[in-house]
Amino acid sequence: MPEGHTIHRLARDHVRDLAREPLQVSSPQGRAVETARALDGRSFAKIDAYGKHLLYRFEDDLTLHVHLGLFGRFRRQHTPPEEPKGEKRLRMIGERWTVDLSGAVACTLIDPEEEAALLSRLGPDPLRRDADTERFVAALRKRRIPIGAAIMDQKVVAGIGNVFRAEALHVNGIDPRLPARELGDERAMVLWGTMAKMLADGVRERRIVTIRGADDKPVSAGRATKGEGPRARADRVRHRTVHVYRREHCHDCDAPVVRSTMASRTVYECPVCQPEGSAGPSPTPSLAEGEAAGRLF
DNA sequence: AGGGTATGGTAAT
DNA sequence: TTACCCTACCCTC
Repeated sequence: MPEGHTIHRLARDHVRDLAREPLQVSSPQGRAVETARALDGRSFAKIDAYGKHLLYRFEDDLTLHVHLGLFGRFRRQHTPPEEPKGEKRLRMIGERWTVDLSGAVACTLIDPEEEAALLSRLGPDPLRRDADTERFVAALRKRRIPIGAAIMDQKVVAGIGNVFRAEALHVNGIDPRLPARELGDERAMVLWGTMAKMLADGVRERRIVTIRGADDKPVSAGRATKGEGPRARADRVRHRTVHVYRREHCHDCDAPVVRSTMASRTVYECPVCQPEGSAGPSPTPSLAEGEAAGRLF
């Protein structure tokens, strides 16, 4: 589930549902007992989201750091909650809502020093007002690694994951293997604007939707087509809101989507929309101004 | 029942 | 680059 949009959405939801009220905090599986004990009975006033990291600001200057990793997940239910099922690392019971955390990579208290170290490892987050776009452009300028690897690096831009990588590069016609430094500042600004808009849309929609007017209510899509295997059908049904990610064919031109591996993650690209060595078409002057990110949403 | 896969990241090699 | 972390889900047998 989690790329940056999921994290920022969780921050908003948890503030709405749990902030400013005493919480019963526990660790049903006993894997975060100390953390739970320290927080039990306290309340948090706000949550800061940076890239894929959540920082819950509890009373007495206690900060809870949560990182979902690949498997982490929050579930919500009405208070009083049912007995925990499956792995539940942390449970926060509020007056109206109860939230359970499972599978997270990080769920610990961090002190200011650790927080500073964490934030120093993160680049600008397009979902934050204080994001420094120039840092992103400057980071690309000096990297020879493929652009597809660069935007997955949280120090270059915080919050992008495998889906947004595929979609943001595709819509801009960029070959994932193009060296980052060869993209150029103007195209880098446009790419930033794309990522910012996709992430913001993701927060609003609560899911990744990169196709204008996309509506993934299955109509005839749920029925298997003759000669179509179950995997292909599942991909089509579940992933029709994106252009190339985990699709068999490009949404725009229907060419077969090519899969490859970069840093042990699958890269999805359309060889027609994103020709080898392509940095995309020339940016239009208005977009190249660099104000695109602020205007698009 | 068991295998494959997943929107992530770190540490070891 | 590879191993690992070790949850949930979907599929096949």
